[in-house]
Amino acid sequence: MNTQSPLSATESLGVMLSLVRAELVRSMEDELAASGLDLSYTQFLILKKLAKLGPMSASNLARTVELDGGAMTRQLDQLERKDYLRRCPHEQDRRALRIELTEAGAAQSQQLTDCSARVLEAAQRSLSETERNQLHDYLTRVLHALRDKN
Amino acid sequence: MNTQSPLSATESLGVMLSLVRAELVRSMEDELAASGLDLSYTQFLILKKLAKLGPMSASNLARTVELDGGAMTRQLDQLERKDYLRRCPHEQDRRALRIELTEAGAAQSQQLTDCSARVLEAAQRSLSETERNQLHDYLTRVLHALRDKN
DNA sequence: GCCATATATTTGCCTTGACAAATAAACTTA
DNA sequence: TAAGTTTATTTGTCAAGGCAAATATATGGC
Repeated sequence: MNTQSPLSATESLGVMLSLVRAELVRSMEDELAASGLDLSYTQFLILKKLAKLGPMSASNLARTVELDGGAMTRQLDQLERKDYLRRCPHEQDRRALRIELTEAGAAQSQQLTDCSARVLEAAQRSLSETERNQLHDYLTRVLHALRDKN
Repeated sequence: MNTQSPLSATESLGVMLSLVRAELVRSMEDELAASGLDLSYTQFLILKKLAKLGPMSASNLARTVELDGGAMTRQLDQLERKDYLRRCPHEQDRRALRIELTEAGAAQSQQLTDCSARVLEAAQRSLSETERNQLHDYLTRVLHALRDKN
């Protein structure tokens, strides 16, 4: 199922967000696969954050990508098995881990960035620079409106 | 987990979409619960479509709310158990079902509309009418760009 | 130092949705 | 009209994420 529907003239915001997000995730995973990377969208986000921000604890990483802590544990299991990252002991906190990229993981950080850039560019290709900024701005404002109830 | 993170200055489009959608779904479900309706977001969408478009087949409904056919079967099971809808035989097509609201289901259609309106209004309260239209337009254009690959 | 509380990680349980296979019925076409 | 193809519904299987409980450790107040 999940055949493309013609999409009625005015879908509500919630539906639009779901559709766009789902399509973006699919495109991203296709692009990753096409680049020879065996990564889910979530795993892509995790590696990208690590590459950008450097080693950090698992819970920190979970907060950064807005993922549940339990789900993070399991994603880390997979990424460790694929040898993209390592769990090291945390220097200051013996409860925590220091998650760091392996050499193999670091080696692909450029590819991740490239995939991401290509997909985002394709997705927004009909939007001008100004419109892209507006889109981002509007989404940010909606998010804040929802979080700061009232 | 899933504590609110401060949300860095420029999250990528994919992340923003996920965040906004998740928050919108949560708000919607809170609002439904506050109105005494025991419905998930998906169930809300199904009932709302039925109320708006009238009886239709399950697969039609699935396409309309962009839900997998198998998932639809199970949601219909739940909604039927809650006595919000009925599976009737389809007049012209013996393979298909005619899904229709029960009296109880129809009685709540106004509440669904109200909940939805309140949440959408709250979510977009900082956007002008023009901006809301732009947001919708941009999302539509991004969706088309992703679907019509290149 | 001791206790209460908060945080980090892991694990189990549950629900959801995607995907695929099975079955039944409709449609196409030769 | 018979064969092949498409569509509708259901069910099984799977991976993912949320939530809660368990365990270990840190932290703050006394």
